Amino acid sequence: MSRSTQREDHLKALYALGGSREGESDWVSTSQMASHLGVKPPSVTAMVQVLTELGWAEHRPYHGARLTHAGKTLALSLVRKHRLWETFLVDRLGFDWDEVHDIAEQLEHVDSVELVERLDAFLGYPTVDPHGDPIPKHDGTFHPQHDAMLLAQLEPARSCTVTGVRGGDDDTLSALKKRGIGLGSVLTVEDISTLPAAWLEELWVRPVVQTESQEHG
Amino acid sequence: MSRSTQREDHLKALYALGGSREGESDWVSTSQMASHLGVKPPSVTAMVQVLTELGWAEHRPYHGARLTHAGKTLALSLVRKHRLWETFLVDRLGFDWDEVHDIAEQLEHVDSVELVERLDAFLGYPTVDPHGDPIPKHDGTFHPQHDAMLLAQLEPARSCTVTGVRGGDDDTLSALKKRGIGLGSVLTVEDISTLPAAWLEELWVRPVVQTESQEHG
DNA sequence: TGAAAATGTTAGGCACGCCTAAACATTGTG
DNA sequence: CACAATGTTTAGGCGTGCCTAACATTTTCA
Repeated sequence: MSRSTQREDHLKALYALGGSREGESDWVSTSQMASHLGVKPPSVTAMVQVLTELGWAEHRPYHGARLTHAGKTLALSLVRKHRLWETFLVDRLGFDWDEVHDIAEQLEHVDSVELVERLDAFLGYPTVDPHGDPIPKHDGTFHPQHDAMLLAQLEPARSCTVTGVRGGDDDTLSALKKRGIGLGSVLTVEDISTLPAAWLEELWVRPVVQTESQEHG
Repeated sequence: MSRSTQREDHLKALYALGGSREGESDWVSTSQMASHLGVKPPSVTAMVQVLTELGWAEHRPYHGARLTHAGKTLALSLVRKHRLWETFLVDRLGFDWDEVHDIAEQLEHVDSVELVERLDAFLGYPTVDPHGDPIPKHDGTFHPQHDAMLLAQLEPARSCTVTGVRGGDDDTLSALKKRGIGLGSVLTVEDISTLPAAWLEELWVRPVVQTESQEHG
């Protein structure tokens, strides 16, 4: 990997584990990052110190690390690349949504600003990736996501449409695929009652508007 | 870069400098490879020894290295990836042909057989890349290139169509672009007489068939 | 509150790929 | 046929990113 690939991966971990909210990022422990990245804690400590020197993170020993504003901006551009590539792989190359994460992981480290912008245009400036996650724009802002709601928060006895998957790990995704559940799938009340409980906290949904007329229109 | 990116680069250098012909590859000196790759000869010696252990090259100390059959097959798959990505960048993303080499260089190291095959299908199974170079097929064979002829070999007072560029380095390509010369450009006898002499050995061409009727049809 | 448990950091070592300098082969020439 | 010129390999060192083991801090709970 290029010299900076590891830095980028640590930056992304920092973002994924503590930086999703608006404003300041949360403190993330090195062992959390380590298990997320598949390395040991001392390796993370070392890399976090590098990120700190670069001005991308701050580190409070024994307490954790968090992104600076600059770091967050950089992390967002990585997320943007990742999600654009995933969109390309699924929409244009016909991959299933549980096959693309590892490939996008590699593609996102390709270094060319021009490439990302052209890819974005080629894909028609998509606002969400194949998992329903929003794609940050060039300036780091998101297209606002309306009615984001977890299945667990849905009022009982209500059907819904799947709009996204939270964790997005390949195991969950391929399990979903096996049951025929994808983006846009409609889940009836019965469907929902048969789902593994763990998925209630994994699926983003939008309630189906129930009007009699719709059944005939 | 991933652990194997350097190996792949050395393999490609070995192919580029000595392995283009049918059958056995030529012996290539380590210093040739070093200057091609932008590293020093001792680094190449070390890597060549690794390639030898992997069964991809053979090394005769003080004489040079050459690809084994297995090495050549691998090198061809790298060339295939490189040229497919270049085709994607130019044909789909609208890059100019002198901008794509460095990006393709990075993309070609992405590790996924499925990705290459799907990309190939997506592009419509192209047989030549944007520089006119043939794209090896999955099995390592080339689509036969008919009427490959350098401009220098063209009979005098004959117009021709540009079908490819030999070296393909970005400097030459952008100089060609500046003069409005690209794949499919028609060069008249006058055009040819004004070209830098160096280009006579750089441009692949096909003679234009001269019939009176064509001017009116 | 104050030890034990859990968690985080520092120390020291390894693999890889690169470098420079020095030793070594090969080739060409007197 | 020896020796200089050229090219190649070996020796030894550096930076990066990873590891394990030892040490430091924080947290837990008796």
